[in-house]
Amino acid sequence: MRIEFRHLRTIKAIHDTGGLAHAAEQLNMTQSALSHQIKGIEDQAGVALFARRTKPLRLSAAGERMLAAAEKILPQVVALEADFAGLIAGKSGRMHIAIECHACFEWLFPVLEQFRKAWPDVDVDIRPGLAFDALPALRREDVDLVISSDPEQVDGTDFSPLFDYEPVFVAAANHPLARRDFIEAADFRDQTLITYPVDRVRLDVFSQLLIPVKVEPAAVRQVELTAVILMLVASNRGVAVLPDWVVNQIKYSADYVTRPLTKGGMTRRLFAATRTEDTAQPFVSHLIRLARQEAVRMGRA
Amino acid sequence: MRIEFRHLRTIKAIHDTGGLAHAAEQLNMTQSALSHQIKGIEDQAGVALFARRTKPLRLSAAGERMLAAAEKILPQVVALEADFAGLIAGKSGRMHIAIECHACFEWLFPVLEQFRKAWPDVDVDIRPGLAFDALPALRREDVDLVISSDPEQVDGTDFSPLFDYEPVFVAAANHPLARRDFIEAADFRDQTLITYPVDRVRLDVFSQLLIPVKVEPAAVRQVELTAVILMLVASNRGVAVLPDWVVNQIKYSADYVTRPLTKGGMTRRLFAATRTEDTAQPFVSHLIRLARQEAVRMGRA
DNA sequence: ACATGGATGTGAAACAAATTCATATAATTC
DNA sequence: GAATTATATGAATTTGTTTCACATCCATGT
Repeated sequence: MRIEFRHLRTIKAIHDTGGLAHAAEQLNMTQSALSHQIKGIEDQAGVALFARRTKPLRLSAAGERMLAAAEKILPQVVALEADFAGLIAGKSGRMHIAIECHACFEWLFPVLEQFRKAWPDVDVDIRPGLAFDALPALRREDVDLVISSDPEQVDGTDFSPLFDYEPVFVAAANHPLARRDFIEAADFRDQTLITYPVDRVRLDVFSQLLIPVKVEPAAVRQVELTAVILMLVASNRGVAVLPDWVVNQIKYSADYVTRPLTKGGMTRRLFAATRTEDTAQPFVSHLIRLARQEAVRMGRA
Repeated sequence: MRIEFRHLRTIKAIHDTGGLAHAAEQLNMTQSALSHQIKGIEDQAGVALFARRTKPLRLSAAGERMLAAAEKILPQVVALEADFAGLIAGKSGRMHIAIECHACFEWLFPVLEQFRKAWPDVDVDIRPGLAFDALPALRREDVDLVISSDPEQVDGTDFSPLFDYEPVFVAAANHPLARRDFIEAADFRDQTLITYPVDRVRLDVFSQLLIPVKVEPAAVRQVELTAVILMLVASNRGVAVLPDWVVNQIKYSADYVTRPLTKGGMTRRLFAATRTEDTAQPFVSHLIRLARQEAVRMGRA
C-alpha cells in the first residue's frame, strides 16, 4: 500500500478533529475504515504514525512529519483542481502564440501586456522558431494562435482578420530611388535589400513582388532587429520593405523616406489563426479584439 | 474518481517517455491500464489532458498544468518516504526536551548546538511549560527526553545519570551568612530567598532542605534569569541557592560568595529520562553522551 | 478491584475500483 | 494502401477499501 492522498487527508483530519471517530465523521467514513487505513500506512512505511499510549490518538514524530507533508501537498491538489475548474469555466487556459510575420513582435508585445492583466490565469507565451510550419503546430496543439498573412482553407482552423497593412519601401532620404513616386520590382535589381532573417516566402517583398517576376536584388542582408534595419537604411547601407505601421511607430530618424510598392501600393491583411473549437473561448476572442484595437492605435483600420 | 498520486505518476511518465506504451512499461503496467486511467481523470475533471489529434499522445493545456503539479508534488512524497526511511534507520527523529530543572538551560543550549550539527535531520526543540508533569508528557510522547533530578521507578522510562552537582548557597560577600563555613536550613528563616519562578518542590532548597524541617524564609522572590538572580544577590537584595556549575559558569561579579548547604555539602544528580524503546536510538544516546561531556567541560564529574 | 463509557483495533464479508486480456480502431510510415 | 505503431474499449479479473459486528483497551468513578 503506497501513500495516497486519502492518507494525507486522514492524517490531517485526525489531527484537526483530535480523534478517529470525529475524523471519520468529517470524512464521511466509519471509524473502522480509518483504523484500517492507518494500519496500512504504518505497515507499509514501517513507522508508527501515532502514539498509541494515550486514548485520544496523538501524532508520533513520524505522524507529525506526515502531517507537515499533508499540509504542504493537499493545497496543491486543491489548486490543481481549481485550475481545471478555471479551464472549464474559460477563465484560465493557454495562449501560446506563433508569429509567421517577424515584425509582429512590435505590436504584439503591448497587446499581450494588456491581455495578461485581463486574464491573469491564462498562460501566455510567444513561441519563436516555428515560423515555417506554424499552422501544423496549431493543429497539433503546440500553439494556440498563429499570426499569419496567408490564410489557408484548413479544416478546423479559423482565420480572423486583424488589420490591413501596407508593405512599404524604405530608403535613405538621399537615395536615388527616394525621388520616385512608387517602386517596382525591377528597381530592386541593383539594390542591397535588408530583411529579417527568415525564409524568403515569409517576406512580403519576395512572396508578393520579386518571386512572381523572378527579380533578384544585388544583395540581401539579414538583420534581426527592426530598429537596426532602419538605422542601416538611414545610413544608406541598403533598402528595406517593412509594414507601414512599423515605420510609423519607430521614428528613430527622419533620414529615410517611404514609398509605395507598385503604382497603387500593396495591401496585405494580417490574420489570427485559431482552432475552431477554441475561437469562441472568451479569452481567445478577447485577444483578437485587443489586437484590432492596437491596430487602430497604430493608425491603421 | 479523485486525483491520486498514481495519476500524477502516469502523467509524468507519459510525458517523459513520450507515449502510453513506453510509460506503461516504465510503470510496470499495461498500456490499457493507462488508457483507462487517463479516461478516468478526464471524465472526472471534465478536461482533456491530451491532444488526441496526433498519435504519440501530447499534453494539452490542462495536461501541462497537471504535469506541473506532478513535478511539484511527487518529489514531496518521495521526501516524505525518505523521511520515514530516515526515521527507521535512526538518522532522523524527534528530540523534544522538557527540563524540570530551570537552570539547565545554561548547559543545555551549547549541548544542543553540537547535537544539531551531528543530527541535522533530527527535529530538536525545548518544550517549556511542562516543568511539573514532564514525566507523563514523556509517556504521552509529548516530549522525548526529560532532564530531571528526581528519578522515579516508572515502567518503560529509563533514567540515565548525567552528572552530579552541588546546590550551593550564594550571598553577597558582605552578607552576614558569608562568614559561615556552611549554611543550614534554619539560617533561611530571616532571609529573602531568590528562586526561579517554578513550583517549590522542583527547587532543591525547598525539596531537600527547607520542606523536610518546615522552615519558611522571611520572603521569597521569583526571578526568571540566572544572571539577574546573581546580580540581585551581589547587591544584597537576597540570597539564593543555585547549582555550583551555574555559579562557576557565570562570573558576572566577584561580589558574592558561595557556601555549602549543611555541613558536608549537598549532592544531587541530574538524569536524562527517556522512553525505554528510545534509549537505544543512536541519536538519543549521543545526546546523553554530549551532555556528560559538557558536564566535564564545566568542571564537573 | 470492578463496572462503565468512550475510543480504538480486528477479521470477514461486501463493495468499489484499478488492471489485465483480447481485440478494435486510428494515425503514421514506407 | 499495406504494414506498422499507437491508442481505445468492454468484459473479466484482481486488487484494494470500506463496512459490519464485535473485541479490546484505557481512564474514571464507585
